[in-house]
Amino acid sequence: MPRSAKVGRPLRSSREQVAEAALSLFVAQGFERTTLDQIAAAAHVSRRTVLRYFGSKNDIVWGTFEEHLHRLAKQLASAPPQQPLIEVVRQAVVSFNDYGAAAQGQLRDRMTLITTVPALQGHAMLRYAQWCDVIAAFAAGRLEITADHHVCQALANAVLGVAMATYRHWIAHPEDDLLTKLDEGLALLCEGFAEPALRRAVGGER
Amino acid sequence: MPRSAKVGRPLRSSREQVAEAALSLFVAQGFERTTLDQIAAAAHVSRRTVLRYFGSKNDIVWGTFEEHLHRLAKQLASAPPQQPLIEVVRQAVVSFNDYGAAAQGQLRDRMTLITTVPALQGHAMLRYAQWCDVIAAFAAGRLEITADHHVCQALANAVLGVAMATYRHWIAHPEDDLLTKLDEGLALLCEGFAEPALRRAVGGER
DNA sequence: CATGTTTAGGCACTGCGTGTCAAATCGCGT
DNA sequence: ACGCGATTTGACACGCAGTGCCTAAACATG
Repeated sequence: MPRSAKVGRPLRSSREQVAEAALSLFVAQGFERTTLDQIAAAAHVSRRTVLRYFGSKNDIVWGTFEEHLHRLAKQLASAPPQQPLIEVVRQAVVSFNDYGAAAQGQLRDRMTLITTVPALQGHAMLRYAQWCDVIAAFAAGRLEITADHHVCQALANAVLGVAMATYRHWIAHPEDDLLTKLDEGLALLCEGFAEPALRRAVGGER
Repeated sequence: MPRSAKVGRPLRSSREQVAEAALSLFVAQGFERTTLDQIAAAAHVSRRTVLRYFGSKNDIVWGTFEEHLHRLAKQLASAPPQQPLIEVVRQAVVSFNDYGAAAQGQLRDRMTLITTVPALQGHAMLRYAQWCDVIAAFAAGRLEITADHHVCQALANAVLGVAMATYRHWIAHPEDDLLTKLDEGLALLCEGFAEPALRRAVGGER
C-alpha cells in the first residue's frame, strides 16, 4: 500500500504521466476505440501498471477528483454558521467548480468525455454519489438530523441535478460562463430549499 | 428487426421468462456473482439469446422501462394547460412511480439492485437521462424554449435528484410510503421552480 | 554483499459483449 | 408434397476489461 515511502524500488512512472497520455488518446481517437494496451504503450508502461494506478479505464478520466472532494468538505465546514444553509452550498459548489482559466481546456475535454461517452456517463454516477454525500453530510449537520434523512438527500441530489444540467449546457454552449450558469441554476433551488421550508419538511417526523 | 411478424421461425422463449430467471438469481446470489451463462441455463436458452433480448447484463434489471417512459410522456402532454408546470411534473412523476401494491416486492428487488450494485448504479444514469429528456421536453413546450435550455435541464435534473433520493430512502426505510415521500420531496422544488421564477430566469436571454 | 521492501511486468484466467454462420422452424405459393 | 423466403436460435471465435499470482528489478539499510 505505501506508495514510495523512501524504501523499496522507486516509481518509474507517475499517475499524471499515464493520465496525460490517455487523455490525448481519448480526445484524438475516442474513448471506446482506445484500448488499455494503447494507453500503456503511449505511456511507456505495462497494461498491468495502468490498472494499478487507476483501477479501471473509466477512472483515468477523473484524475484527482477525490482529493478535490476533501476541499469541498472543508470549505463547507468552515462557512460562517449564520450564513443560510442553501447559500453556503450554492457558494461552495460554485467555487468547487472553479478550476481557473488555465485549466478550462482540459476541464472541457474531461467533461465532454464524461457527458457524451455512455460508459463514462454511467461511471460518473458513482463519483457524483460521493459528491452528494459531502453535501448531504453538511446539510445534516446544519439541520441536526442524520445524513440519510430524506430532506438531506433530496437537497443534495437536487443540487447535483442542477450541476449536471449546467455542465451539459456548458459543453453545448462554450460561449457561456460555467460558474455564472451554475449560480443561476442554484438560485432556483434557493427558495424551495430555504431553511424554514426545510425545517417545515423535517418537522414532527423525528 | 421484426420480432415475430407471423412469418419465420416462432420465438421459443420470451423476454419476461429470461428476466424472471435472471432476477431470482440476482436476488439469491448477487448480481456480480451471477454470470450470463447461469442465467442462460436457468432460462433454458443460450447465452447469445439472452444478450439478444437485453443487450447487456445490466439491462435485464430494467425490464420494460422504455415503454413505461412513453406513458409518462403521454400523461404530461395530456395535462390541462392551466395547471402549473411544476405541479404537472410533480403529479406525473408520482403516478409514474405508482406500480401498484402487487408489484411492490418486485419493484423493491429491482431498485435495491439498482441502488446498491455499483455497475447498476452507473448504468442507471443512462436510463435516468432518457427520463430527464421527457421532463425537459415537456417543460420546454410550456416555456416556449428548446429542451436543451439551461432552465429546462436544471428543472428536469433537480426533479430527478429528488426522485433518486426518495428511492434510496425507500430502500433503507421500507416502512415509509414511496409515493408520499416522493410528493413531499417534490414539494420542496415547487417554490423555486414556480413558473414566475422560471420565466424570470429565462427572461431576456432569448 | 546479503536482506528486506516496494514497484514493474508477464502470464493466465474469467467474464462481458460482438460478429458470423449454419441449422431449425415457421408461412406461403406452386 | 415440396421448395422458398423469412426469422429465430445456438455454436463458435474474437477482442477487450479486469483480477490474481508470481518473478524480476531497483532501491535502502545493515
